[in-house]
Amino acid sequence: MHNKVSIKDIARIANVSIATVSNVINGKGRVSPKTVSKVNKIIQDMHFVPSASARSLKDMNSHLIAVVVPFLEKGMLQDNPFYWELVRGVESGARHHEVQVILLGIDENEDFSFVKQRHLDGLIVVGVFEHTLAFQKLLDLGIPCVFLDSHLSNPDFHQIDLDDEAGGYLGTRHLIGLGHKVIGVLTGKLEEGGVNYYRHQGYLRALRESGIEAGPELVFEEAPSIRGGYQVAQRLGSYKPKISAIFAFSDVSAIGLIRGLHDIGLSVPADLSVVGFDDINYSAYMIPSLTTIRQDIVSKGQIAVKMLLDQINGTGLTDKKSVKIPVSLSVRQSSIVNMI
Amino acid sequence: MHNKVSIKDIARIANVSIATVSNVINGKGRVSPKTVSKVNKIIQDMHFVPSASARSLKDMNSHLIAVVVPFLEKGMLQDNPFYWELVRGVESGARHHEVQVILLGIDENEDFSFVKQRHLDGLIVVGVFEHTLAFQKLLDLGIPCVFLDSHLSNPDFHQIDLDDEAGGYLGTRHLIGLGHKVIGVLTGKLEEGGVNYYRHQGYLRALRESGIEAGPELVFEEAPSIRGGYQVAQRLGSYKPKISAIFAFSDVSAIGLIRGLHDIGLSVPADLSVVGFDDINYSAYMIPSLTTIRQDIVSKGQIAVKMLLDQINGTGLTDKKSVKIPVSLSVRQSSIVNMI
DNA sequence: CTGAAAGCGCTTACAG
DNA sequence: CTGAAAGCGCTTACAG
Repeated sequence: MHNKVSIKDIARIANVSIATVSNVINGKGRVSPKTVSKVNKIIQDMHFVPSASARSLKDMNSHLIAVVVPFLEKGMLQDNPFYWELVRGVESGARHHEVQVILLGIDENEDFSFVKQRHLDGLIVVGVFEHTLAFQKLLDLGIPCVFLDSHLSNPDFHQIDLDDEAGGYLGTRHLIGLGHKVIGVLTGKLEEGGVNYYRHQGYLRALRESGIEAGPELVFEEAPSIRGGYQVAQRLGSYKPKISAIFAFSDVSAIGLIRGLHDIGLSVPADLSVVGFDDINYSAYMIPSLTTIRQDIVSKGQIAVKMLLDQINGTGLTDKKSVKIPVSLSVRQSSIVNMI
Repeated sequence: MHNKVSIKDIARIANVSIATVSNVINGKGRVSPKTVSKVNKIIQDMHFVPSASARSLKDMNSHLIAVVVPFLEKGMLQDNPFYWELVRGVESGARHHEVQVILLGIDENEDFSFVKQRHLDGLIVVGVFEHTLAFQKLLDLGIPCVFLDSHLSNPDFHQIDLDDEAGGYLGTRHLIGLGHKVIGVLTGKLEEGGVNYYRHQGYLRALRESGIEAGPELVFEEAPSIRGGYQVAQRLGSYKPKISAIFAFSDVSAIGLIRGLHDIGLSVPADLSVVGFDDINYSAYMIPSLTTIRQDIVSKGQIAVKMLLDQINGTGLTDKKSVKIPVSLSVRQSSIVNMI
């Protein structure tokens, strides 16, 4: 093991006390320039690296944050490139601040004991619901959190959300503008307070404004995955005469849907228009390219880290705690004028 | 802060020594059943969680591993769902062993000081080259590593590789079998010893076997990303009369390529056949679905953790250190008989 | 400007 | 079966 080198060794070799070495390392206290450079030299030569455990034991902080993402399947992170883009943003934001990122999948029964165990400095939590047990446990932790896509009602929580309602509205308006009258919705679980809930609300508002009737038979609730979208296509076969457009609340489900439609002989956009949500990297490149509600996921991750670190370090406290990110519509090839 | 509860508090309340509490927690030493249950009860009631820092300080291990992935762009993890699938596998494997996963992007100048700093137990390293400085530094760390997709020549290293040569061969054979004679290659950097190198070797072998001539003008080296693939399509416009098929060494580049071809009026597979590599989740669902060399990325991640933990814990040492995963061909719609 | 000492929370021989 | 004590590597008042 190389880790044998400790502050003691440095002190001994430099002929100073460990307190002095510590001061040099942290640039604290008053140390003569001579001593500083002597100690620094030895630190270099010995490849000394201070132990995070020892520091953490004193400071009770760890320079470690976690990205918490709920499991979809049992014990397995969700199969959605969305998360990778998010995590990429978090990692890139964190590394500028010498903070490392732990990745953590949780289910409803998670007790978060590792958070205390590891003295995590903070958490970036994606998509939790306010009324859940997991959320309560999270709060009980009493550590800095930034909630993403969670639409918490309490304004005291730091959170970043998309304007999901507007997104739902925009996508639906777009389809209505193209002459579509019977517009289906492909959504993940429609729990009140979740992103899908708000997207659906926006959808309803757009319909209402145009005097188009909504109906439960137009709502397809399914796992927000490629496979989920694919499966819905089968069910859609029978609706075909009625529905001329589908608004999918995630790009991955749109991808599965389009392929599923293709496999039952329906082509997008000729037979059915499809709008997605997220604008993951791939959406612009598929054939047909996907009309979708755009969000910059990578920078969302970066903003989240910044917000979390501000909170941890007590900087930037004047900023407001809740950020609502605007959405926009990227019109591409998967949606066209209603031919029916 | 809740973390105030320490082994001392438990000891005081239970009227035992901290040593006994420690023994109860770790199931070590001989403690009377009565004491055990008394202490355990208090631990429960107080929501006591042992401090990882303190433990780590003694044990010099951390129950923390890192997945190390090289940056493509500056300071930014690669934009490839491949990594997400891999990380999903690692996370799911690790959580069964109460190990947490740090995500870490590196570039050539990384000094890995955080590895010693945090006393990481081990590393899963994706795609490094033997002759690089980063690799040397990694070895100097002297901690357990499992190398993925790195094709290290030294058999003493634990590593998991695909049979990339066979993959390159298989995909090319497939195209040759379809009557293609001029087969281009879309690859990431062709560095000796890298995955692309071996895939290319396999490609060359297949050509050789069939007496087809290879040529540098058929090799397109480009960043292995959607965008990279897209850009190559432009350049390909002029080659059009000659090349009838392209073998892309990653699915993401194949995706970009297919779209790029589409945008210059060439359709896959009618005008050009395309084969990918990886079989990321999306490939089966795109239109046309992508013929590709299949690997199970998620389970690759799981195998990697298992191998790493075996190494860390000194278990399963009889197993061989180097695993070569076989590949297979998934024939789908993007490749058809040569019409030219 | 520098050092001795206490203490963070835990584990591990070692006594008893 | 249980406890007192040392020590892991560091930081932080506090003396000097």
